[in-house]
Amino acid sequence: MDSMQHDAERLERMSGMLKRRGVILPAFEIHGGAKGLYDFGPVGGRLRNRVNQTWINHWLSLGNIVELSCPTVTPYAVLEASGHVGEFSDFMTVCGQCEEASRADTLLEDAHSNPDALTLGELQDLLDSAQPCCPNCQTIDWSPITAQNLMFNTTIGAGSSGRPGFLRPETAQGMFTSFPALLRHNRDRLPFGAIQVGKGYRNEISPRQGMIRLREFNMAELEYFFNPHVDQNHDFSQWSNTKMELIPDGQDTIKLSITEALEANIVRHSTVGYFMAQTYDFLLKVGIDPERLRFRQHEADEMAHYASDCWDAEILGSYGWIECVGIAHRGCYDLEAHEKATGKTLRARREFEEPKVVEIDGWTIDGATAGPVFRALAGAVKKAVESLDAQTAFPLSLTLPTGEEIEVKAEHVKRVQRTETITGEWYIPHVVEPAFGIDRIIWHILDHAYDERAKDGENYTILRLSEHVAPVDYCVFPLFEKDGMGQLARDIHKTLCASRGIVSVYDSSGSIGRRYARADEIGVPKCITVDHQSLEDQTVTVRDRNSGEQKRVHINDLV
RNA sequence: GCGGAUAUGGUGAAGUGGUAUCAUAGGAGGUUUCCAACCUUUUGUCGUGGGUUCAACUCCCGCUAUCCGCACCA
Repeated sequence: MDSMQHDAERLERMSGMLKRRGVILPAFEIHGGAKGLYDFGPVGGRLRNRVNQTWINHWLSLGNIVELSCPTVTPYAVLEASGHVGEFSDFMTVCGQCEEASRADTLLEDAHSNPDALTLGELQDLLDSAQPCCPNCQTIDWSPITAQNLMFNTTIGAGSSGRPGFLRPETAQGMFTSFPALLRHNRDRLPFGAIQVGKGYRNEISPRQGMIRLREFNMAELEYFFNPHVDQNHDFSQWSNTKMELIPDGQDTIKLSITEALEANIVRHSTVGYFMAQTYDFLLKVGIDPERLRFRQHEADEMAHYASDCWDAEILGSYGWIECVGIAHRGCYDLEAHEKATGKTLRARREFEEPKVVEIDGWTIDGATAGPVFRALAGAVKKAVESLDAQTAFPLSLTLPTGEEIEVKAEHVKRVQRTETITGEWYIPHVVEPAFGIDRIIWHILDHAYDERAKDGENYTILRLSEHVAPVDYCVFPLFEKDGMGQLARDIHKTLCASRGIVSVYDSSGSIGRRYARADEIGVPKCITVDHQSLEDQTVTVRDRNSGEQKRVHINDLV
């Protein structure tokens, strides 16, 4: 059997198991289902939560990270400022002959140097004049251009007072717009990070490949704000022996430690490198196989225009190499964009090592005399006078930018001479953003954990989940439900359930082997069995999922 | 969005113009001294809307969803 066939059959069996055991299910199935929307079932919901929590804990442990939660409903203006309204729109036109839909800017690439930047009206004019032929059938018969936005539209508020909005396409913008509160919370000290786990929405034209491209998805993003003028001094020592697989822009795969990659300038920024290494650790923690993990650098033309370096973590699974994390150096792009749109200050203060002493010597107008004389022109005159050299002599004839000729007399101006000490400046922090596609990561966790082995000629399935993310921690079985074994097992189960953060499942039906099999299939790490000996000495057997080995443990030592 | 294929218990499959079979799974009871054993019993299905017909799961049309290409996209 060729391996493609083998993989397809494995994928089919795995999907069946995920459905049957309530891990991943098509959403709204009794109503016929909905494309690009999935449920995490009773087992999957728990798994997703554990992945999220592991992610949150991973970053909180850095010490300067805060978690926040912003709305998914987002006003139009926010996403216009961030560039999403422009970036996430495609201008489509349909061929009247073959009905093939094409992007207008792609059709007009020969007719314009940068059609991507044009507005709908400009594109329409250009399409009418350039008359490109259909790449599919070569005819020229285009429908009017329509804007197709990949964001879900909504209206915030009712009736005529409602204003336009979108469901957010990423969680990041809320963290940028809350920057003033974040800075205050961190008492004006950088660097710091903000994390958010939540839903994002993109109205994909064609969701495909199961959980890989969804219309509503779980994302987890970190925005790390830092001062670009100072060295971040990241400590890379814990990764000195960790070789990561890297694909630099336009080059072949190499294996390097993150320090080596930075020294060779393959990874161009130390903070990007630092988050690549942290991301590597996180992915291994939740059970991604390091042999099926690599980092790929964005090519220059693929990179968003604001990013100076961008790496994707790609994971190999049933659908090939899939981008699951994007780590981008976004510079000051986002904060600056929101500053421009709102006029608010989204900056941090940095103090100079040495205060700068500036001698100011020049002129300004004397409002009491110049005001009445120049009236409406006074503002322009002030500006002109303040740009004059300290040696200027008055009276003086000046031509204003507006063309007026005026005469400035000595009594209209006064000399300004003072010494200012500037101790620092306001700057826009730079941002490195690791953005995680949680659904894609969960898919690959399951894919890497799903293990089928032949047992007595049949497939036996074990989900080898990491203990960090296993949906159920313990299964408790009485060997037989009699002689008090059932009661003791139920007591143990209750105690476990009452323990913080522990999920236990009690199961007494079927043979003991069947129960182990059920537990293995959803990746329960430990099974506890109460047998006859338990009744005498209060010990139980604890079976390890991966090795099948059993240890006798006193029930007081279980947790 | 285009083209092709598909849609039957929870899961995987067979089948027919007269409402359906098998495997597996689930529940209850029994049996069993630890890895899907066995016995009894029970639960549950033709994606959706319309048409043809005395009668449609079966034939026809639309819709939705799934899979594979192309296109699109992070």
